[in-house]
Amino acid sequence: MFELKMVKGSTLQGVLEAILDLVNVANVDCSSEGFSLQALDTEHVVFLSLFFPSEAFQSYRCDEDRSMGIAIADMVDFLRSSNDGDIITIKATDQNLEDITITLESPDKIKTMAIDLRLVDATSQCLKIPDWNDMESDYQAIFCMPSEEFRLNCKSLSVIDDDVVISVNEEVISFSTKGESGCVNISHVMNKTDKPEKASVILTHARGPLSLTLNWRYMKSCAKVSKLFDQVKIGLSTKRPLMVECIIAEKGYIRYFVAPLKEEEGRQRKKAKKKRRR
Amino acid sequence: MFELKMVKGSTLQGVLEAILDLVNVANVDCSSEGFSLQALDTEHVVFLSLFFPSEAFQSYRCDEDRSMGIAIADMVDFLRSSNDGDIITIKATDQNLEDITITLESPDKIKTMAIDLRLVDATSQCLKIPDWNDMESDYQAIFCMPSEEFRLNCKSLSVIDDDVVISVNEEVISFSTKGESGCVNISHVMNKTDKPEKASVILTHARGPLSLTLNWRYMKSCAKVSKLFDQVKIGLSTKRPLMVECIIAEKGYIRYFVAPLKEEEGRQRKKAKKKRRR
DNA sequence: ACGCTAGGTA
DNA sequence: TACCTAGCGT
Repeated sequence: MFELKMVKGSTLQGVLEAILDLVNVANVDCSSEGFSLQALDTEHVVFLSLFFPSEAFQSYRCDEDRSMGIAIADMVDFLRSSNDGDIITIKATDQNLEDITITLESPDKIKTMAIDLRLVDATSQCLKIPDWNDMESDYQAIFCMPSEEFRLNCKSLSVIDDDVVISVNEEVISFSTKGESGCVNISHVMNKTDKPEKASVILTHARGPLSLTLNWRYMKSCAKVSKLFDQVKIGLSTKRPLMVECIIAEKGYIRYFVAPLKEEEGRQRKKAKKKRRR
Repeated sequence: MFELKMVKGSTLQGVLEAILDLVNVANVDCSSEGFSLQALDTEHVVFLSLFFPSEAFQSYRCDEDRSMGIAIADMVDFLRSSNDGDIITIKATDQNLEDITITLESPDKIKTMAIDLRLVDATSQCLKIPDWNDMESDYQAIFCMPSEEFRLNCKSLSVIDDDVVISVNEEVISFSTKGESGCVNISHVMNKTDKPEKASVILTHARGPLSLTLNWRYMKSCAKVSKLFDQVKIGLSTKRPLMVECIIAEKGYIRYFVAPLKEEEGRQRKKAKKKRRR
């Protein structure tokens, strides 16, 4: 048996909302430690992996490990109909392996809404699970920044709305984009002092300068998630996808792994985007 | 001669917009008391009946009773072109029994738009006019709820998007639906105290438990109409169609009578819907 | 019939 | 400000 309770508007709900931009179904693994989810966006550019430790919930119980494919979009649709103060329960029984039940209960117990959500096959989502501990050493640069700062960057970059280049060297991290209507460049001087300022970007480690290009649209979801947290941690590597991480309740995390653009893809996408652009 | 005036965005306009989902032409009866309309949806599942008392309009005059078949869809199309503050006049003369004239007049009198709308034969719409006063005693349960609550229910149920079962007993009213991707159940504990809470469902009267199944899509129009009012009143009966009512300006009303699904119909409709779903 | 654009609601 | 729904055009 598996059961977790949380209140309306909890971090999990917020995170699920935010990943909707990329993902419709995801594979969820529950263990006594907590709740983890892996998903690949529909275009296979972003892999996202998140772990909510049991402490992140109001109550949490998982008798034995289980793996479930969940139609996140439907789940979020339903969660959206919760009201302030509602207790949200997600439950899976051992008798019924076909569904999970989500219950929204008003504080005064007067109104109850429940959905039995049919599980789906999402095994394709877990082909390769990157283990951050193994990968970390491949990252040439890792830095943290206030998530507010990150979001503002994303917003400014969206004025141009094209592929974004992230470059980093020992002193400066910069985000830039070029498009038909102009170009934007945002640079942060790294703060490497012992007493970092509140709003500064902290370089955790760097080995040589590097720069990566990625499609801006995949950052939108990260930016949305980051709103729920104080800091984001960004890892850059020439061998690995860009990593964006937010820390959840000490032990938990949500990590986006965004494949850098290959040159050809860059051009293709630009074309496609022109059309999309009103 | 018949003539009524109202301002753009009046309740009548809102109601006409909302019933468009179900009805293209309707039969309108005008008397000195007010303006009433009967219509049957194209699939003959919903009968709707509304009465706007003369006080509901900015001005109202009806010298003798008359009955007119109106192409509501065309009428609404034209009304949509009205601007803020416009005065809308609907007029029928004794000389011309073929048309009604609708005039939109800007507040500054600078612009006037008028349409002569050809009347149509809508006598088939009035085959049987249920009189609520005669029917009310057949209803085993009647309850009121805030229309906002009603709309939220409709929305949550739409996650599954299939036929809806409404069940009621002395304590609880529940809405539920089952579909391929799961099922949803919403329960409200009735409030029968003298001091009802703002958001609560009030049971007016109940005789024994009962439950009805109906096609969700017919509720959409009710939900849309209900937005114009604070409360909806719902009547359930095993002998009669489900009734949904909103009260207009004290003496007026709009009532939906929705035939419950027969078993076969339920199955037919489900098939049709499967296709529609992505 | 599908995709896109606009408006309303959360 | 963003999401979802509804209407219009291709």
